[in-house]
Amino acid sequence: MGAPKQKWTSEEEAALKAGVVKHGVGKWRTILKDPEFNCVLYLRSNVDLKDKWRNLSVMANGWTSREKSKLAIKRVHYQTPKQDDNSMDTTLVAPSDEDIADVKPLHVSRDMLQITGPKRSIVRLDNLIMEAISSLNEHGGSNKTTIASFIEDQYWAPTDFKKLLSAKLKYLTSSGKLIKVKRRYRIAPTRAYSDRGRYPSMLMLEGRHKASMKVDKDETNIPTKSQIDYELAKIRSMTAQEAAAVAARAVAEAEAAIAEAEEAAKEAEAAEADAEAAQAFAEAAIKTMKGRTTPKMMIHT
DNA sequence: ACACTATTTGCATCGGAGAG
DNA sequence: CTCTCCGATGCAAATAGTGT
Repeated sequence: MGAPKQKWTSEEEAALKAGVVKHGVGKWRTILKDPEFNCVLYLRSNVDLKDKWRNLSVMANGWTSREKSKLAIKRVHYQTPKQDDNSMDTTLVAPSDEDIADVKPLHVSRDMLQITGPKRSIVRLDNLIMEAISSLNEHGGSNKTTIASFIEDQYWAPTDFKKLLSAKLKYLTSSGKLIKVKRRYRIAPTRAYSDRGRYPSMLMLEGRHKASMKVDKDETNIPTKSQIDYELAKIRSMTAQEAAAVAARAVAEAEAAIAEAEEAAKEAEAAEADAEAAQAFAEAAIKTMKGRTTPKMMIHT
C-alpha cells in the first residue's frame, strides 16, 4: 500500500491510552489536538488513533483476527447516540443485543464490567446503570439492590461491584444524571447540550464553533488558539527523547488522575453509607413514633 | 431581518487490502 | 497472522444562498 508501515511505539501507545482516559473513546481529533499528546502523536491521524485503539481493544479481549473483523468494534453506529461516555442519552435508547458497548483495553478504567455473553465483553458501569433503571422502569425509580441484581443477573460482576455501584450511583446523582428520591434512583431529564450528544471540546476553538459556543466558561479551561499554536511549535521542536518524556509524564498524570478519582469514589461511597445509615435510623425512629401514636395522631411524612 | 434550504466541511466508523 | 493504511460512507454542524 501507499505509505510504509509505521509501527506504533510504546510512547505513542501510552499517549493514546492517556488521551482516551482524558477525553474518552471516539474523541480522536480532540486527543490529537491536545498539546499533552500531540507531541507524541503528531505523526498519526485521527483514523490511525481509532485503528490502534481497535487493535488494543481486540488484544485486550483476546479476540482473534477473524473474530475481530466481525466483532471488534461493532457497536451502535457512532452517530446515532453521538456522545461522550458519560452522557446519559444511551440510557434513553437501550442498546440492542446486537450492539457492543465501548470496547476498551481493560486497564484503562476499572469502571467497566466484563460480560459473559458471546458478543459483549466490556461495558461502562454508567451505561449499565442507566440501562438497568430504564429496563426496570419502576415507578419512582429503582433502588440500589434492584439495580445491582439486574446487572449481576446479566453480567459478570467483579468482587467489589457493590462498592463500585454505590460510588457510581453517587457520582451520577451528583452530576445530575440521576435523581435520587428516598433511596431510589431514576433517570434525570436530558440536559440541554447533550441532546446533540456532543460535549464541548477543543474543537470549539475553531472559528466556526466560536459563535455557537455555549460552554460554561467556569467549568472549562480552554486555552486560546495562540497558546495552542505556541505549544505545538514548542512540541514540534522537541527531540524524540523529549517527546517520549512528555508522553510518559502525560501517562503518569493520567494515572494519577485515575487514582484520585478512585479515591474520591471511595469517599463518596463512605459518605453515602453514612447517609443511608442516618436515613435508616430516621426511618426506624419514625416507625417507633408511629407505633406509639394513635392512627389519628400520625404525622404524615 | 428572518426563516428555510442547499452545500460544504469535519469527524468518526466500517471493512478490506496488503506489507511485514 | 498481525497490524497499519486507506477508501467509502454516514452524520452533524457550519456556512452560503435564496425567498419572503
